Amino acid sequence: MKLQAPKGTRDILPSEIYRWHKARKGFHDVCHSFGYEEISIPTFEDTNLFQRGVGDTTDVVQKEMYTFEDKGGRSITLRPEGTAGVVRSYIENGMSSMPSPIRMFYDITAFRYENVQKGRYREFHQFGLEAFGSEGPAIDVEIISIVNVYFKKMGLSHIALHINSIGCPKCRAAYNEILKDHFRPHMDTMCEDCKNRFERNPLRMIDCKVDAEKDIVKNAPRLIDHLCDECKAHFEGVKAGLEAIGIEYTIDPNIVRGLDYYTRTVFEFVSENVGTQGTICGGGRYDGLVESVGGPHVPGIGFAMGVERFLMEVEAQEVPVEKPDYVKIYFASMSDDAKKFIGKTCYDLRLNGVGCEQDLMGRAFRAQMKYAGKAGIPYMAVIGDDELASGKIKIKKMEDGSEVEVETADLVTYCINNL
RNA sequence: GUGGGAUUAGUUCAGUUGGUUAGAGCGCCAGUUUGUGGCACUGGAAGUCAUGGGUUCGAAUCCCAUAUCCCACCCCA
Repeated sequence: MKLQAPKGTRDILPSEIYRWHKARKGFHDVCHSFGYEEISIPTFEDTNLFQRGVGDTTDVVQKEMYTFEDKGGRSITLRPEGTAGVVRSYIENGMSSMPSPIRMFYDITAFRYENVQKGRYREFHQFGLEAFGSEGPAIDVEIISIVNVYFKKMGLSHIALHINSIGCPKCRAAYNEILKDHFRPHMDTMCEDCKNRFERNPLRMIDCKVDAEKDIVKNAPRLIDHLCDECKAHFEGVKAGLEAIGIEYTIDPNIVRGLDYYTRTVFEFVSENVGTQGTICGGGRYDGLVESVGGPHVPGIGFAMGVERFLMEVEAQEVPVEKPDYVKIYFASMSDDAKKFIGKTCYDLRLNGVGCEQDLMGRAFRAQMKYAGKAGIPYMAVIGDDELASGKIKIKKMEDGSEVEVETADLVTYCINNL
C-alpha cells in the first residue's frame, strides 16, 4: 500500500511556505501593535474541556472531534479550535488576577473530522486571539479593527464585515420563547433538521438553508429586535465605535455562530473566494465561557481566522507575494583548491547571516552555472586557480550580468555589506 | 454521515471498438572539451496504469469493492 498523507491533511511545500511565513509575520506584527502577545497552547486537551467549552450540543463536539484514549486511560481530544484551550490556560494560570485586559493571540493547527471540500480540511490552521476582562464595546471594536488592519496590511481589499448581536442568556431565553411561539403552529412544514432545532436551539432555524425560502422563516421575529436594554446599548456602542474609525459593516441578523459560547457581538468576515463556507474569519463575545469552564465570571471576546482561507483570498485577489532570496550568492568552483577556499568562505558568510551556496553534486563548471541560474540565486562568483593566484574575484549580478571585482581578502566583508 | 465527478512518469495530460514492449509536453540528471547562467541541441532515468477482486485467450480500457482527491449538502475557520 502506498503511503500518503491522511485524508484532509496536506503538505505545505517549500515552494509555497513563504506565503505562510509572510501571513504569520504580518499577523504577529499587527497583534503586537495592538498590545497582544502570543500564547502557545497544547495540541491536545482533556476531552471534557471541549465538551464544556465548545458546547455539548454543537456539531463540532458531537461528530467532528478527534478523540482517543491515551495509554493512561485519559480521554484526550485534538483541539478543534483555540478558544477553549486559551480559556483553560487563563484560568489555570490565574490570569484573572493580573492587570486587565488580558490579551493574547495564537497561531495554531486545529483538527476536525469532517468531509473535505474547498477551504475545509481535517487539519487546518488558525490565527486567533482572545481578550479577557473587558465588558464594554470598545474591545469589540478593537478586535474587529485588528482583522481590518491585518487585511489592509496584507494588501487585501473589500472583505465584507457582517455583524450581529445574539444577546445575553437573559434576552436570548425570552427570545427563544417568542421564536418557538412563532414556529410552533407550522412545525409540520419544516425540515427534519429544524424539527430537532426547535427544542435544542431554535435560533438555528432562522438560518436553515432548506427552509430559507419559506415565509415562516423570512418573517420570523429577529433576535436583534428583541435584545434587552443592556445588550441593545452594547450593540449600539459597537456600531458607533466602528463608524468612528471608518470600518464599514453590514448587520446580518442571521449570523448565529456554531459554537455555544457566544454572547452579544458576533461577526464574520466573508468572501466569495473561499468556497461555499464564505467565512474567512469569525468571532464574537463570550461573556459566560470562562465561568462555565470553571473560572471566575470574566467577560471575553475573540476571533479565529482560517489561514488556508485567508491565503485563498490572497491568491484570488492576486496580491503579489515575493519569495525572499534566502541564498544571496553562488560560488562556482573550477578546482579542488577553489572548493576548499569556497568552503571556508561560505562558512564565514553564514556565520554573518549571509546565505550562500556551493556545489554539492560534483558538477562540471558549466552545470554549476546552470544550477545557479535555475535556482534564481541573485549573485554568483567563479573561483578557480586564476582567482586564487591573482587575489581578485568577480562578483556577478545575475539579473543584468554586471560584475564587480573584489580583493580575495575583502570578499566576506563585501558580501556582508553589499548583497 | 449523504450525493456527483475524478485517479496513467515528479507534474500536466494523451492512450482508438479490449490486442505486442503504455506515450507526449514540462521538470529532473548528464553531455555539447575546465572560464561564465536562463535559450538551444543530444542522450538518459523515471510507471505495480490508485489498491484489491472479477469478466476475458488477452484489461490502463469492461464490472464490483475499497482508498484518496475535487465539488456540493450539513456545519464551520
